[in-house]
Amino acid sequence: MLQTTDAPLPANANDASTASGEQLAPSFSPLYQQIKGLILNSLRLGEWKPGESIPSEKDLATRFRVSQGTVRKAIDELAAENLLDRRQGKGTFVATHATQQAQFRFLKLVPDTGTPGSEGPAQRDIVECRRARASADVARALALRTGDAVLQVRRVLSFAGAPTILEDIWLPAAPFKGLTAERLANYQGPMYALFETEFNVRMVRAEEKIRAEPAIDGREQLLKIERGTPLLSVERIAYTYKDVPMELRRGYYRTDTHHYFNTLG
Amino acid sequence: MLQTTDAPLPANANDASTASGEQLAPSFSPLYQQIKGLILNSLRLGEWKPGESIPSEKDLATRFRVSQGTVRKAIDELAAENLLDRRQGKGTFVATHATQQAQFRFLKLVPDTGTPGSEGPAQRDIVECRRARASADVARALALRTGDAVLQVRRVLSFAGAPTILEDIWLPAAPFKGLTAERLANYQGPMYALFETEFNVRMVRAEEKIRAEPAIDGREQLLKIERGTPLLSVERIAYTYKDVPMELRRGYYRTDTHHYFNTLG
DNA sequence: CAGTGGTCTAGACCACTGG
DNA sequence: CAGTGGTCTAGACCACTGC
Repeated sequence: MLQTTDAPLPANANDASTASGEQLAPSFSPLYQQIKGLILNSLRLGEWKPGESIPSEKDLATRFRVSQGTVRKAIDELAAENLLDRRQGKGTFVATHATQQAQFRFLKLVPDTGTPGSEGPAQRDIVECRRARASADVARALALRTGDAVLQVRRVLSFAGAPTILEDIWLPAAPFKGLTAERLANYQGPMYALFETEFNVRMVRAEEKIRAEPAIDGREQLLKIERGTPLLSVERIAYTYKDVPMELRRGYYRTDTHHYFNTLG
Repeated sequence: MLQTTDAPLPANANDASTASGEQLAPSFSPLYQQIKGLILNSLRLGEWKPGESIPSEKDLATRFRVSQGTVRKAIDELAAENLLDRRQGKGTFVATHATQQAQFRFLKLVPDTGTPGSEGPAQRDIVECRRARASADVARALALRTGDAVLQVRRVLSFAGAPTILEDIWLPAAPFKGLTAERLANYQGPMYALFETEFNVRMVRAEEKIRAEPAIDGREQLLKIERGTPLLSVERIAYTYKDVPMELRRGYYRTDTHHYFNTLG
């Protein structure tokens, strides 16, 4: 398990190198970036699974034939991107959506009063779960072709008994083969945690486009509000490693008791 | 200008130190955090102004009597928080809202088609600018007391001729003494850049609460849309150094041609 | 060319965790 | 106590900027 041929470049061979491909424009790439890429590959290939610890910095340093400081800088960036999780005295772990503090890492809707998790666990009701064919815009979002097989899920999240979020979710059928309404309904914990354990798909990053739209097309009934009530429309595309899109999600949020919270740095 | 009494602690005196106050709970604070605090103080006190360069890492290292690596780590964090701006070969600069790339650092509304700045400069119309007394909720947001003097500004931003954003802005009167509708109207560039140059107030961080609300109370007329049209309501509190709130802004965004864009890490 | 930030190393020591 | 991540140093060298 140690000492395969992971060594990056022959140490100070940053000139006229044939390298290992995948780069043409960036004429110069620091060592720690190459190490970061190697660690990323191991993550993507599942050498270490979410929740597990990766080798110690010292071990990685000898494996990659660089100093500990260089490994450290690589891990620094991966930790800043929430791909790894450092814990002093214990080790460095592959980040996961299954931990308590990451329960709602991608859900920015919080109650107007109280703290983010103060309403207790959300009630989740699967309204629909079926195979379908990708429309043009769904295909574009998921980097598929129009007509490709997708899974479509519709569910309602309720807080303190009040239906608050309606979500339409589209997933590429291939990586999620075998996903059913039952497995979704029976699973306790975040949906993205199920994706990790059951389908080996880890969501790493997401983008959201937010609009204000009236409740129509039956959404008013599922959320039990008056037709035409303004809703927050949140279109999310979630990505795995290497910026591969793996989910399109259109959420409709009630904002009479909750609000979308964002911090600008 | 060099060698005042900035030296942090007598080097390795992290035990039972009387320190310089302002800390009780964190039993241990690394050197680079103390350096970061010293740099932050100099920024807050205006020793280096927005857009200017700060001393080189080597100079700061000798001034603070630490190694360059320690200064570097302190600056690393300040740069990550967008307080400083490193430029290789040139120096490290105090971040500013007056630069081209930071034009809309706090405005997350982008056109549905085209790139963020593709519509040309926004047309800004000051609708109102007057002195007022802080209501209970305005006072709470700005850490004032109810009835304290505030400045209230209302303006409309138009893109490609179409009114798109209506903003109500509240500022504490004291730090912004002398701000008038004329100065706002005549100033070219972001409002936060004017705050920096004219009032020595630098916005560092902000929080936004987003809701969907119908256009009422005259907002429909200013935005030239039908009454009741869903609008994105964006309530922002902007902070200076030390988390002091300096602005409350309630924005109403049309989202038929634009959307609020957010990335989740 | 000198000056700046950026990278890399080797080694010492500290703080935290768990058995 | 050993093992982990976290801090700090001193020094060498590299990449970029501008004169």
